[in-house]
Formats: sequence, structure tokens, C-alpha cells
Amino acid sequence: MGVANGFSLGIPKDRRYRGPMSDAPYAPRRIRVLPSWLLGRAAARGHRLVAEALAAEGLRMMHHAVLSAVAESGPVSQAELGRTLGIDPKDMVGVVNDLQRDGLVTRTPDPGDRRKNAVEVSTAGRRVLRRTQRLGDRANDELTAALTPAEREQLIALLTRIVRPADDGAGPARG
Amino acid sequence: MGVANGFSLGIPKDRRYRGPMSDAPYAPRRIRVLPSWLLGRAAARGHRLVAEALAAEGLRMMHHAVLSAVAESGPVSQAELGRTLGIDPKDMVGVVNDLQRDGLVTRTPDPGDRRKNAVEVSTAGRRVLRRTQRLGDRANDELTAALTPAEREQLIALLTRIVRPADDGAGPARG
DNA sequence: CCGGAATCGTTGGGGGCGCCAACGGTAGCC
DNA sequence: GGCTACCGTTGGCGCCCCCAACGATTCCGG
Repeated sequence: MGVANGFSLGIPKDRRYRGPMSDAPYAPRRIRVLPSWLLGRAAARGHRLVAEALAAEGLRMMHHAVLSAVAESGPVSQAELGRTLGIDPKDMVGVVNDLQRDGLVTRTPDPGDRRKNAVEVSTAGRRVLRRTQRLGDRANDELTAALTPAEREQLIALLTRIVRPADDGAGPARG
Repeated sequence: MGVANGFSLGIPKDRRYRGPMSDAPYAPRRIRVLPSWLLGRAAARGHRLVAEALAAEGLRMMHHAVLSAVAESGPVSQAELGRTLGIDPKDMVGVVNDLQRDGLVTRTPDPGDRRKNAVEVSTAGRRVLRRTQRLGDRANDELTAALTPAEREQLIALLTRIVRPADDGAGPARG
């Protein structure tokens, strides 16, 4: 072929896409230092790892999150769950449907407010939750395997501050 | 309503979902400390901010990333772009199509290898890229507004190490 | 007590991203 | 010349995030 013509696109030619991002894709400098880009990549990897782990129990990330939230908050309405986890009510319906179908949570009408459904974790739900927590934690350990415990804590702290904007009551910006 | 009956699901009753995650959704403890969860949230916010900013130029994140990569790497094949950025070839086709349609890149057959397309940034592409880089940087500044420059650098360092797995061959432990 | 406003659960969309399988065309290797 | 590998392209799947609307219910002010 000949690199001599100065037009053969540089770059070797051995690898293609193969797999999620098995070999480290070192993006161009301008992109790879953008937090938004890195966050997207890291989130994708984290989601993949957790999804694989949770698949053993037939649950997805949102299922585990909702199940965990329900277990912590006791009987709680779907709207409140959505607010707490930042999940759209529409998606919440599907998740709770699945969890209820699998007998992991109970959905009973709230006698005090007939608009609400009181979602509560069942015994089977608690049992499954214990396993999924283990699986989720394990996946997160693998995700942060390259970090020391202290670094992981710092990452969590930094991310937490990124996730929640000002939220001091001033509202978003000044609008 | 009456909290007296001990069944009214706790929680006030003032807020609902409204918006992406306008008010800080403080997830339950078990979930909110999971890096995978935080990464998903942070990535969503970052994507939203960058997407909004880039919308002014009619581009999406991938467009900007590809355009930037092309500008850095000179004439490059789509497969190589996919490898570099970790993007599926299928998605790459669409992105390059859009960029070409808008006259931001040129896609000429590589005379040295007729399988490949030599993707190169155009003058208009460079001009747009300069703007989108500004917009992207601005959005990332807003994303990391709560962080000091040093913290932002550390976040980048930590995320970089998360994104690229150890890939040393040790494999995922054993349990 | 009555009517407007707000909330709850639900349904129906839609856009973006990550990933895989397959196919025709081309190039490299023996 | 034939096998293998790669390139670009098409088609498809699943998940996540987000918005709009509707009936039922509850809350609040008059």
C-alpha cells in the first residue's frame, strides 16, 4: 500500500471496533479532557458492568434502585419514589409493574389518599435486594478497581457535587 | 389527610418530577453512594448541558467529538475514528453523513485503499469547530461549576482511570 | 359547600446512545 | 487463486432520559 503517497490515512490497521470499548480508546486530547465526555464513557462502563451483574437476578439498574429505595423508605408512593430517584413517573410505572409482577414489591392503594399507591417491599423483595446489593457493590468495585478506597471516596464526593446543582434555594441560575 | 393513621406514605407533598432533575434528588443512601449511579446522573446532566449548548450549532455531542477528532488526526478513515472514540461503525456512518451534508467534513475515497473513506475537516468545519469547542467548554464549566480547578483536574484524572480498564490480563478477580 | 388548582398514576410519544449481526466490496497473505 | 481480514453500510434491539396529556382524586379558597 505505501504510506509514501501521504494519503493512506495514517494509523495502523489492525483493530476495529470489536466489543464495547475493550481496548482503551484514547480520544483526541481536546475531547478526552472534557468532563462531559469522560462522564459519558465512565457511566457507560459502569452501566454495562452493573447491568451484567444484575441480569443474574433478572433486574435492571432502575429496578434495583427502586427496590432499594422502597426498602429504605417503607411504604411510599410512586411519585415520591420518582422524586427521590429522579426517575420519570412514566418509567416508574413500568419498573413497579415489573417488581410487582415478580412479587418483589406490593402495590396497595393508600387508604388515606386514594390517588396514591403504597409501594412496599415484600419478603421475597428483601431477599432479592440482598443479592442485588451484593452484585451491584461487586460491579462497582470492579468499576473502580483502578482506584484506591480513598480515591473512590473522593470520586463519590466530586460526583455528588456535580450531580446536584446549586439547589440552595436560589433556583436554577437566576431565571 | 392525616398522618395519624400511620399509612399516608410519609413525605410532604409539594414536589413532583418537574424537569430533568431540577431540584436535587437525594437518592437513598445505599444507591447514592454507588459510583455507577452517580456516574449515570452526572453523565446525564453533562450530556444535557452540552447538548443544549451544541444545539445552537445544530450538532450533537458525537458530531462535535468526531469533528474534533477529524480536525486533530487529519485525513482519517471512519473505522479509525470509531476505534479512537469508541463509537460503533454504524453510528459513525450517520454522524459523518450529517457532517458531510452540512459541509463540515469531506469524505473522499482513499486512492491507496478503496475500502476506506478519507474523512477530513473542511474550512467551514474548522470554523464551526471553533465555536462548538467554545460552547462545549462553557457547558463543561457550568457542569463543574461547583468544583475548584484543582478538583476538576482530579475528577478528570479519576474518570480517566475508570474509563480505561486495567486490561493487564488479571481478569475480574475470581469472586 | 363548591369550584379551581394541584397531585397521582397511567398512557403514548420521541430522541439519543450503546451494541450486535450481516452483506457486498476491497485488500492482504500464502 | 483462494482464504482471511478489514471497510463502510444497513437494519435492528434495548436502555435511559424527557415531555405532554388525561381521568381520578385531593386540596384550598371563597
